[in-house]
Amino acid sequence: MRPTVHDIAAAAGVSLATVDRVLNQRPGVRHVTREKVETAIRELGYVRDVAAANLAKGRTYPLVFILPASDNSFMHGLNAEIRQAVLRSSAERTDIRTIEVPAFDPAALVAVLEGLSREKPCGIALVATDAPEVRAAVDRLVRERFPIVSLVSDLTGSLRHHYAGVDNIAAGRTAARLLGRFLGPRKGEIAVLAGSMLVRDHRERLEGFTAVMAEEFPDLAILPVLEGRDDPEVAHRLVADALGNAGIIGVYSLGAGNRGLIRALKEKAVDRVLTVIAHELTAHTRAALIDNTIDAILNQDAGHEVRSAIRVLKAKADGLAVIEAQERIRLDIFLKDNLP
Amino acid sequence: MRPTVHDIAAAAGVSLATVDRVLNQRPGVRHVTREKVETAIRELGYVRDVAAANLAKGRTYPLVFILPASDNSFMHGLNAEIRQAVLRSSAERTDIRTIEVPAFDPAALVAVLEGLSREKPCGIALVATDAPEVRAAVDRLVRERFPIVSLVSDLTGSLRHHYAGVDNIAAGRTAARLLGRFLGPRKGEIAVLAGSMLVRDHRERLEGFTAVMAEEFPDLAILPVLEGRDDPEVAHRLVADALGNAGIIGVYSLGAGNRGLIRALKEKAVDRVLTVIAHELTAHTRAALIDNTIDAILNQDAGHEVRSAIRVLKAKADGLAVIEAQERIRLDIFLKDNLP
DNA sequence: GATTTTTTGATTTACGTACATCAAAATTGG
DNA sequence: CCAATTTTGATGTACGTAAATCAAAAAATC
Repeated sequence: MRPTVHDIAAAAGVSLATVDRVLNQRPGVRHVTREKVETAIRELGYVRDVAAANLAKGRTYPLVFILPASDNSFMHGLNAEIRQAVLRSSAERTDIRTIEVPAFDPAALVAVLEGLSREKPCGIALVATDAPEVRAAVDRLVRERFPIVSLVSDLTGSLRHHYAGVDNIAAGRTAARLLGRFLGPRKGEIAVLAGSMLVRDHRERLEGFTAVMAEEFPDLAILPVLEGRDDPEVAHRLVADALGNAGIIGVYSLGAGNRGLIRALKEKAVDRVLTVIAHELTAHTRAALIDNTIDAILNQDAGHEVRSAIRVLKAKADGLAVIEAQERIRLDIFLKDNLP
Repeated sequence: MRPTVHDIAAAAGVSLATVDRVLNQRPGVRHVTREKVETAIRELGYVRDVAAANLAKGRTYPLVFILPASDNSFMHGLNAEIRQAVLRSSAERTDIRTIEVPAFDPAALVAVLEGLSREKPCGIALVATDAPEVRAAVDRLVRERFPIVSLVSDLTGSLRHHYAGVDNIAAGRTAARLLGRFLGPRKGEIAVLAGSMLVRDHRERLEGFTAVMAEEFPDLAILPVLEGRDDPEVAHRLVADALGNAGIIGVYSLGAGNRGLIRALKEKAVDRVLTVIAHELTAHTRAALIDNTIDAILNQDAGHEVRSAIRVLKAKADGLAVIEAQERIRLDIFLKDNLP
């Protein structure tokens, strides 16, 4: 049986009230007494029963999710997963609020973050726009002891406690190797479609992609990046234009807005043998994978990211450890054979 | 605020004791009264606070894991993950016991299963050997209301509540497509190394593999399956022998015992361009992936499988729903770029 | 040594549920 | 209609922790 507060009280030779004062860092305990209690806690290996404590406190976990107001399938999916989490709120004692901020707008994000220090949520998850002022705002909140996790796109160099998202450099590298291996001995040019080079996840994917291409597939030349702003219409126009180049034998779409890419491919490349790798499994990319318009899809599971972010924030709020392996968000690789 | 037992008592116009009798299916409640209470429960949307209930009951979840006594890295890994789970027992209120049974031995497995109905665990996870008598034993336990999940290898057609493992047909199909695409236009023969055709997961992988090969890569011929019994020594001998055949351009290792495969490849195929796909990420396969002996690894995350099995068994024991998407075990595809 | 201040103990209530007991009410059987 | 039985209510204790109150003891101050 695991030890209870009574056991530590007995072991430390103090009363229950004193143990409580130590555990909940209430004042009025002499230093030596506090030490005695802490020793007993360590020696008995006491860990507070979080369920019982939450019951007694009537505790809930007010969490805030900050998302960019982007109109693409991935963000819609992420939103849907958060709504699912809201449905589980009562069982999980969470109280989740989402805030939408304009995409690619550091100032707006900072403004929202500033506002949060008054509201006192017990945890914050944000899809970070990568900018110094955002980093500074996040660091400030961390210093005010708010648990913070970055979601989908990381904020390297900041003090955020955790990143719930995939390793985007690895994703880009993986895309490059898949494309290179699928193309085999063929020589030619590769078109790259991104959302924006202003967001870290896209930059990192490109970085990984170009690195492996340069190291291992010198016969494949990467064309200048097309920035589709994660918008299907823009993507369509850019890709349709680019496909005028007959030397293109492969495409890597590392952002969102794949509806436009797929349409362009179906219009302009029916007669050509193109190898295409795209990110994010959506209804559109799934259909394209099945009909062979796309050869592989790299995906991050938004549901896992949301659930992981919640678990981590709750654990941090309680000062508990997380199961690292469980919280690692994996890069999913889908061929038409292993679709869920 | 979510409703409590007091709220249903008030709403149904009965006492707390009666609500309790209904909730815990104790006798001594007239049919009409029971209906009143159940209506109130439904209308208020009451759900029992599992944390509080467990606290009151002092409940623990005695779980049994039944594993084959196989000496390969995957099973060692699975065991290690179960030990990790045991370390978390006190926090998760579980009480986990593992039982090892001889591998590929339906009778031994059945004997253990029979013994369990006396022991009354609140959940059973087993790596199933695929045989009618095992199915029958499992079905009997399910009828006795034991929650049961199959682990790693499924028991199709049985009444088990859940399967915590990958879709092995999809895994085989994926391996075939990867191999086919990596080989490109080359023609030649493919060696397949399996553990045993007596276990369902291996049969299914082979089935998926041959299906896609036949449909889509007619230039690649599959050689007769080598059965290595998941034993590195046997695998080494079989593969070394097979590589005498100069027509082999690809290898698919769908079972365990990859140490032997890798050794054979390093000895016999240094001068050849072989494309190799193997299952299960272990220290050995990881090293082989990095040094280009293996081209891709298909993996199931043993940690996820164990944690998922535990979550599902607990949920079933409490009669609660599981988050389906969370419990789906995904097929991991590792290239050297996205290793964890 | 008396007084103030700080520290500690003892005790109670609460959280939401489980479970047991005993008495009271309602229903059933004869 | 009375007795036997079943059903229901009222109440208390427990689980492990939080949080509050008030009294008692110890330490610090003068």
